[in-house]
Amino acid sequence: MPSEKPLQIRQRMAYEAELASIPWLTVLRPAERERAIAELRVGDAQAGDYVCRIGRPVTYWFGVVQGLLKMSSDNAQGMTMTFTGVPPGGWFGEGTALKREPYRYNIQALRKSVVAGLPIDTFDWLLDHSIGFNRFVMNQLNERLGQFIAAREIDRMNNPDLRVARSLAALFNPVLYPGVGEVLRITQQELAYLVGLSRQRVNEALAALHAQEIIRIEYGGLRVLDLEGLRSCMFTAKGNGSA
DNA sequence: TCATTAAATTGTT
DNA sequence: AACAATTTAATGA
Repeated sequence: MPSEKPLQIRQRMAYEAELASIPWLTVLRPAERERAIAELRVGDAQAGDYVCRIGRPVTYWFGVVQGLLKMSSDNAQGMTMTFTGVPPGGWFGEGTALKREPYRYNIQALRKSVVAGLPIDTFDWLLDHSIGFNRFVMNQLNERLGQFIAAREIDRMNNPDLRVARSLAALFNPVLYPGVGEVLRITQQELAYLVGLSRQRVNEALAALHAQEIIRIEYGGLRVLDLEGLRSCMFTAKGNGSA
Protein backbone atom coordinates (compact mmCIF):
# COMPACT_ATOMS: atom_id res chain seq x y z
CA MET A 1 0.00 0.00 0.00
CA PRO A 2 1.22 3.52 -0.75
CA SER A 3 2.79 5.44 2.06
CA GLU A 4 1.32 8.89 2.50
CA LYS A 5 3.79 10.15 5.07
CA PRO A 6 4.58 13.84 4.54
CA LEU A 7 8.10 14.49 3.36
CA GLN A 8 8.50 16.99 6.12
CA ILE A 9 7.11 17.23 9.61
CA ARG A 10 4.38 19.83 9.60
CA GLN A 11 4.94 22.56 12.12
CA ARG A 12 1.38 23.67 11.70
CA MET A 13 -1.74 22.04 10.44
CA ALA A 14 -2.64 21.99 6.80
CA TYR A 15 -4.45 24.97 5.36
CA GLU A 16 -7.73 23.06 5.09
CA ALA A 17 -7.64 22.26 8.79
CA GLU A 18 -6.83 25.87 9.58
CA LEU A 19 -9.89 27.02 7.67
CA ALA A 20 -12.00 24.40 9.41
CA SER A 21 -10.97 25.89 12.74
CA ILE A 22 -12.42 29.29 11.88
CA PRO A 23 -15.87 29.22 13.47
CA TRP A 24 -17.69 31.92 11.51
CA LEU A 25 -16.88 30.53 8.07
CA THR A 26 -19.60 27.94 8.52
CA VAL A 27 -22.33 30.55 9.01
CA LEU A 28 -21.63 32.17 5.64
CA ARG A 29 -23.36 31.39 2.38
CA PRO A 30 -21.17 29.94 -0.40
CA ALA A 31 -20.50 33.22 -2.19
CA GLU A 32 -19.68 35.00 1.05
CA ARG A 33 -17.46 32.18 2.22
CA GLU A 34 -15.63 32.14 -1.08
CA ARG A 35 -14.81 35.82 -0.82
CA ALA A 36 -13.84 35.57 2.86
CA ILE A 37 -11.48 32.68 2.23
CA ALA A 38 -9.89 34.50 -0.67
CA GLU A 39 -9.16 37.49 1.55
CA LEU A 40 -8.12 35.60 4.68
CA ARG A 41 -4.48 35.72 5.63
CA VAL A 42 -2.90 33.12 7.88
CA GLY A 43 0.52 33.49 9.38
CA ASP A 44 2.79 32.40 12.19
CA ALA A 45 3.63 34.50 15.21
CA GLN A 46 6.66 33.69 17.32
CA ALA A 47 6.58 33.98 21.08
CA GLY A 48 6.80 37.65 21.95
CA ASP A 49 5.67 38.91 18.55
CA TYR A 50 3.05 41.64 18.48
CA VAL A 51 -0.04 40.94 16.38
CA CYS A 52 -1.22 44.49 16.84
CA ARG A 53 -0.23 47.49 18.94
CA ILE A 54 -2.08 50.29 20.64
CA GLY A 55 -2.61 53.25 18.36
CA ARG A 56 -2.04 51.42 15.11
CA PRO A 57 -4.83 51.75 12.54
CA VAL A 58 -7.10 48.75 12.24
CA THR A 59 -6.13 46.64 9.28
CA TYR A 60 -7.47 43.21 10.19
CA TRP A 61 -9.98 41.41 12.33
CA PHE A 62 -7.85 38.80 14.02
CA GLY A 63 -8.40 35.26 15.15
CA VAL A 64 -6.30 32.55 16.79
CA VAL A 65 -5.95 29.27 14.92
CA GLN A 66 -3.36 27.74 17.18
CA GLY A 67 -1.34 28.85 20.18
CA LEU A 68 -2.06 31.52 22.76
CA LEU A 69 -2.19 35.32 22.64
CA LYS A 70 -2.24 37.92 25.38
CA MET A 71 -4.37 41.05 25.34
CA SER A 72 -2.94 43.92 27.36
CA SER A 73 -2.76 47.67 27.60
CA ASP A 74 -0.34 50.16 29.11
CA ASN A 75 -1.55 52.58 31.75
CA ALA A 76 -0.29 56.11 32.39
CA GLN A 77 2.59 54.88 34.53
CA GLY A 78 3.81 52.64 31.75
CA MET A 79 2.73 49.54 33.63
CA THR A 80 1.48 46.73 31.46
CA MET A 81 -1.92 45.45 32.43
CA THR A 82 -2.98 42.09 31.11
CA PHE A 83 -6.67 41.77 30.34
CA THR A 84 -7.04 38.27 29.09
CA GLY A 85 -5.54 35.46 27.12
CA VAL A 86 -6.90 34.46 23.72
CA PRO A 87 -6.81 30.72 23.03
CA PRO A 88 -7.60 28.96 19.71
CA GLY A 89 -10.93 29.81 18.08
CA GLY A 90 -11.00 33.32 19.55
CA TRP A 91 -11.64 36.33 17.31
CA PHE A 92 -11.21 39.85 18.57
CA GLY A 93 -11.05 43.50 17.61
CA GLU A 94 -14.55 43.78 16.14
CA GLY A 95 -15.26 46.67 18.49
CA THR A 96 -12.45 48.80 17.14
CA ALA A 97 -13.07 47.50 13.63
CA LEU A 98 -16.70 48.61 13.74
CA LYS A 99 -15.76 52.10 14.84
CA ARG A 100 -12.65 52.29 12.66
CA GLU A 101 -10.70 53.45 15.67
CA PRO A 102 -7.05 52.66 16.33
CA TYR A 103 -6.40 49.57 18.43
CA ARG A 104 -6.85 50.16 22.11
CA TYR A 105 -4.70 47.30 23.31
CA ASN A 106 -1.66 45.25 22.45
CA ILE A 107 -1.95 41.70 21.27
CA GLN A 108 1.17 39.66 21.82
CA ALA A 109 1.88 36.01 21.19
CA LEU A 110 2.57 34.19 24.44
CA ARG A 111 3.93 31.26 22.50
CA LYS A 112 4.46 30.27 18.89
CA SER A 113 1.01 30.69 17.36
CA VAL A 114 -0.91 30.61 14.11
CA VAL A 115 -2.94 33.78 13.60
CA ALA A 116 -5.57 34.49 10.96
CA GLY A 117 -6.59 37.95 9.80
CA LEU A 118 -9.56 39.18 7.81
CA PRO A 119 -8.97 42.56 6.11
CA ILE A 120 -11.14 45.27 7.57
CA ASP A 121 -12.82 45.99 4.23
CA THR A 122 -13.89 42.37 3.90
CA PHE A 123 -15.11 42.46 7.49
CA ASP A 124 -17.29 45.45 6.63
CA TRP A 125 -18.49 43.79 3.45
CA LEU A 126 -19.59 40.71 5.39
CA LEU A 127 -21.45 42.90 7.87
CA ASP A 128 -23.26 44.50 4.94
CA HIS A 129 -24.13 41.25 3.19
CA SER A 130 -24.34 38.33 5.59
CA ILE A 131 -27.05 37.84 8.17
CA GLY A 132 -25.19 34.87 9.59
CA PHE A 133 -22.05 36.93 10.03
CA ASN A 134 -23.99 39.66 11.82
CA ARG A 135 -25.43 37.09 14.18
CA PHE A 136 -22.00 35.71 14.87
CA VAL A 137 -20.51 39.11 15.65
CA MET A 138 -23.45 40.11 17.82
CA ASN A 139 -23.26 36.88 19.75
CA GLN A 140 -19.54 37.40 20.12
CA LEU A 141 -19.96 40.94 21.49
CA ASN A 142 -22.63 39.80 23.91
CA GLU A 143 -20.59 36.91 25.22
CA ARG A 144 -17.53 39.06 25.67
CA LEU A 145 -19.52 41.62 27.61
CA GLY A 146 -20.30 38.87 30.07
CA GLN A 147 -16.63 38.01 30.28
CA PHE A 148 -15.57 41.55 31.05
CA ILE A 149 -18.10 41.80 33.84
CA ALA A 150 -16.80 38.53 35.24
CA ALA A 151 -13.24 39.80 34.85
CA ARG A 152 -14.04 42.74 37.13
CA GLU A 153 -15.12 40.34 39.81
CA ILE A 154 -11.96 38.30 39.32
CA ASP A 155 -9.85 41.41 39.81
CA ARG A 156 -11.45 42.06 43.16
CA MET A 157 -10.94 38.57 44.44
CA ASN A 158 -8.04 38.10 46.77
CA ASN A 159 -8.22 34.34 46.81
CA PRO A 160 -5.65 33.00 44.33
CA ASP A 161 -7.44 29.66 43.91
CA LEU A 162 -10.58 31.48 42.85
CA ARG A 163 -8.70 33.76 40.50
CA VAL A 164 -7.20 30.78 38.75
CA ALA A 165 -10.50 28.92 38.58
CA ARG A 166 -12.48 31.83 37.15
CA SER A 167 -9.76 32.79 34.72
CA LEU A 168 -9.65 29.24 33.47
CA ALA A 169 -13.42 29.22 33.08
CA ALA A 170 -13.06 32.24 30.81
CA LEU A 171 -10.42 30.53 28.67
CA PHE A 172 -12.62 27.45 28.35
CA ASN A 173 -15.60 29.50 27.13
CA PRO A 174 -16.93 27.39 24.26
CA VAL A 175 -18.71 30.31 22.57
CA LEU A 176 -15.75 32.67 22.44
CA TYR A 177 -13.09 29.99 22.06
CA PRO A 178 -14.58 27.01 20.24
CA GLY A 179 -11.12 25.83 19.24
CA VAL A 180 -10.19 24.96 22.82
CA GLY A 181 -12.43 21.99 23.43
CA GLU A 182 -11.77 19.71 26.38
CA VAL A 183 -8.06 20.36 26.65
CA LEU A 184 -6.52 23.80 26.88
CA ARG A 185 -2.93 23.90 25.78
CA ILE A 186 -1.29 26.22 28.28
CA THR A 187 1.69 25.86 30.57
CA GLN A 188 1.46 26.75 34.22
CA GLN A 189 3.99 29.48 33.58
CA GLU A 190 1.80 31.03 30.89
CA LEU A 191 -1.26 30.82 33.08
CA ALA A 192 0.65 32.43 35.93
CA TYR A 193 1.54 35.28 33.60
CA LEU A 194 -2.09 35.75 32.54
CA VAL A 195 -3.61 35.76 36.03
CA GLY A 196 -0.75 37.68 37.64
CA LEU A 197 0.38 35.07 40.13
CA SER A 198 3.60 33.17 40.62
CA ARG A 199 3.96 29.83 38.92
CA GLN A 200 4.21 28.12 42.30
CA ARG A 201 0.92 29.59 43.43
CA VAL A 202 -0.78 28.63 40.19
CA ASN A 203 0.59 25.12 40.58
CA GLU A 204 -0.92 24.97 44.05
CA ALA A 205 -4.26 26.31 42.84
CA LEU A 206 -4.37 23.79 40.01
CA ALA A 207 -3.68 21.00 42.48
CA ALA A 208 -6.64 22.22 44.56
CA LEU A 209 -8.89 22.24 41.48
CA HIS A 210 -7.66 18.79 40.61
CA ALA A 211 -8.48 17.57 44.11
CA GLN A 212 -12.06 18.74 43.54
CA GLU A 213 -12.18 16.77 40.29
CA ILE A 214 -12.82 19.98 38.37
CA ILE A 215 -9.81 19.71 36.11
CA ARG A 216 -7.11 17.24 35.24
CA ILE A 217 -3.54 18.39 34.99
CA GLU A 218 -1.68 17.21 31.91
CA TYR A 219 1.77 17.90 30.57
CA GLY A 220 1.60 21.23 28.77
CA GLY A 221 -2.13 21.61 29.24
CA LEU A 222 -5.26 21.27 31.30
CA ARG A 223 -8.35 19.16 30.77
CA VAL A 224 -11.66 20.47 32.05
CA LEU A 225 -13.90 17.93 33.73
CA ASP A 226 -16.47 20.31 35.14
CA LEU A 227 -16.77 23.70 33.43
CA GLU A 228 -19.62 24.79 35.67
CA GLY A 229 -17.43 23.89 38.63
CA LEU A 230 -14.76 26.28 37.38
CA ARG A 231 -17.33 29.05 37.22
CA SER A 232 -18.96 28.43 40.56
CA CYS A 233 -16.54 26.52 42.80
CA MET A 234 -15.70 28.00 46.18
CA PHE A 235 -12.64 27.93 48.38
CA THR A 236 -12.32 28.66 52.05
CA ALA A 237 -9.64 31.28 52.47
CA LYS A 238 -6.47 30.10 54.15
CA GLY A 239 -6.45 30.50 57.90
CA ASN A 240 -9.96 31.86 57.77
CA GLY A 241 -11.91 28.72 58.50
CA SER A 242 -14.73 30.17 60.58
CA ALA A 243 -14.36 33.76 61.57
C1' DT B 1 11.42 1.46 14.72
C1' DC B 2 14.12 2.03 18.65
C1' DA B 3 17.59 3.96 21.82
C1' DT B 4 19.91 8.06 23.20
C1' DT B 5 20.05 12.99 24.11
C1' DA B 6 18.37 17.50 24.60
C1' DA B 7 14.73 20.64 25.82
C1' DA B 8 10.55 21.85 28.03
C1' DT B 9 7.46 21.50 31.82
C1' DT B 10 6.08 20.22 36.30
C1' DG B 11 6.47 19.36 41.32
C1' DT B 12 8.73 20.75 45.45
C1' DT B 13 11.44 23.34 48.76
C1' DA C 1 14.60 31.48 42.92
C1' DA C 2 16.63 27.08 42.58
C1' DC C 3 16.53 22.20 42.08
C1' DA C 4 15.10 17.46 40.90
C1' DA C 5 11.81 14.62 38.48
C1' DT C 6 9.00 13.82 34.60
C1' DT C 7 7.39 14.25 29.76
C1' DT C 8 8.02 15.41 25.17
C1' DA C 9 10.72 16.41 21.00
C1' DA C 10 14.82 15.66 18.22
C1' DT C 11 18.41 12.93 16.54
C1' DG C 12 20.67 9.20 14.39
C1' DA C 13 21.54 4.32 13.66
